[in-house]
Amino acid sequence: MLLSEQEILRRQKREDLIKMGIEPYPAEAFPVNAYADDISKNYENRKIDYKNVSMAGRLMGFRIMGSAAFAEFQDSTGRIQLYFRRDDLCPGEDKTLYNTVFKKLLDIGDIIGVQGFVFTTQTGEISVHVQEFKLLNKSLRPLPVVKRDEDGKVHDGFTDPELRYRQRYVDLIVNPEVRDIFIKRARIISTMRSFFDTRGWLEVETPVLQSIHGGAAAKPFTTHHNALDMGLYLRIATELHLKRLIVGGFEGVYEFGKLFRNEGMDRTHNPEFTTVELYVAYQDYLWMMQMTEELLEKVALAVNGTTKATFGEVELDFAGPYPRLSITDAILQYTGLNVDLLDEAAIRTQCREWGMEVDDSMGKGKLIDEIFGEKVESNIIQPTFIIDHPVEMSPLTKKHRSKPGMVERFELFVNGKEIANAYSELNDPIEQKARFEDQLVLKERGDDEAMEMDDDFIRSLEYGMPPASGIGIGIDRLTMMLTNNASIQEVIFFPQMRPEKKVELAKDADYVAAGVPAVWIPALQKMNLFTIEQLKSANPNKVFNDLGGLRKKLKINEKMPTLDHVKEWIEA
RNA sequence: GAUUCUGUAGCUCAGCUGGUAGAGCAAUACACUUUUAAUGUAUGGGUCCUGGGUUCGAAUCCCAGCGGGAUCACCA
Repeated sequence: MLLSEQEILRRQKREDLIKMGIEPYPAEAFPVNAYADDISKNYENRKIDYKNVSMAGRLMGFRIMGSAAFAEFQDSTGRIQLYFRRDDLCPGEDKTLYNTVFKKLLDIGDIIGVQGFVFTTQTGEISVHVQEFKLLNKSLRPLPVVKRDEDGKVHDGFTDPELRYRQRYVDLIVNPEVRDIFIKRARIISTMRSFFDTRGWLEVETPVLQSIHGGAAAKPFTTHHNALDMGLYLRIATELHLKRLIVGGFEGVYEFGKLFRNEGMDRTHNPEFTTVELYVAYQDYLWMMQMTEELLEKVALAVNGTTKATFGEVELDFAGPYPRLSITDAILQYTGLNVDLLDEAAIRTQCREWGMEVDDSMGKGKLIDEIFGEKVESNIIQPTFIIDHPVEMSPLTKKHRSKPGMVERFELFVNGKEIANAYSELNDPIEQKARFEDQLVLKERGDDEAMEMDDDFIRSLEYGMPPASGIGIGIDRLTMMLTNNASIQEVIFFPQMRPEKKVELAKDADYVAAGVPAVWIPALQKMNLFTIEQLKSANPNKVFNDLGGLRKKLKINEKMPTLDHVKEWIEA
């Protein structure tokens, strides 16, 4: 591995510490009794409680002036300033602990434990006067140093999205607002969970690996089970298993979990994403809309302390009730087209006039869905229920009680994006089987998103599923809305990325096998001799000469090899 | 998948019509006992994403590839 100057230096400091008898990675626990956030909030009112604090965290910056120094210290709750004074740390003649260990051998990024007392500096900054400190972890890579001035303006930001997503740990260390996103995400989930639990609904888990994929129109990932020697899919929805549990007699079941869809990736799609699906017996989609309003209002309050959420330029309000608009009324409202009065051919003609790509295989329902997606969706900003979809697009949904050709379904749109999808669940096994068969026709026509026949699911319906309503909510997208992030990658810790390309390097053992002592390997790599082939074709005199210079540059404390030795590496 | 922008020091970025690289922060050394984007002085640090091509000469121009961002299409 090639090391930068700063990495080499830190490795040397690690060695120096060990030589001084200081363990850079101690095994024993370090007791903590105070946190940065608590101190800055409560010190002024409860000064006597902070006479002897013990804290652990990461060093984030130094301001050293001779025999006194300030350091930025960051624990799991935030930052606080530490004050170090030489003669407090080293009361006797030996000032090594301050002059060498603290000033020379500690770096930004090192994790330390400190003991001391809280005080306020002359400039009014609440600080910890350190009386003892202990190294808990020597950090070998330099962190990006992000500076913020008094107005919170960032000066040297760690901003490259690629680096931030690939090394989220670094992102989390230096960008506190990133932590907040994920704390809010966790709060969204925990608020929902307690909302469901207090109503007596059961949290369950269903298989991720499935031999039949169903419950949504999507392309699945495939995998293979060796012992059974069979192909399996990663689930694209949890719906069909959760409904089996309603058949089994639970009144309400819900599952938070990952779904996997083998489709495009962009700022609103990650191949694996999190949803919660909830099914409640003896309810219908009208009830579910009320439940959704109540739930999201609670979630928004729990996350931001208000039902309002700023997203980019707009202010969203999650306080219910939300407007309910049938899909056909929505189209009428936003395009002036009354699809109820038109037949399939007329609608198709209109679509072509708008320049939409439609083909003759699309029925009226599909065309309505297309128009909605093309002309309406992006206009719906405030939370709005779009209800009563065409039956063709909803193979698992109960027929509408009064509108022929439609189903009892709603999608919740916020800021032009669907964040929830719900229906009165279809529980007529004969009709469900017919709907699956319609899907099979689509699949044969080449629709790779069409659902498969799920005989066991049909069998369960034949035993009888109570009338029920179900909903799926996209947790990632909801988090985006509530944390003002336009990119899904910002709300997923480790978004999917192509793997990093590895530089092709000979292994250390390869160099050693060629006769090169291990200490000289970094120097050879510095000369761009990364493979044994490159080494063999090098000029020994030049390598020998360069070695002399690099020995000093890389601070290699080893006697120079002779020219003959170097020739042996290359010519042997 | 298409279009477009982009890849230079540990981080953030300059680098003109081609002459083998600069700044700030970080690092190293020295000074400094209440600083706070600490300061001052000095020093070191680069496979200019990779591979070809044009050229006496390429970070720069051309081609191809790889990574990433944005926009569009499809899915949530």
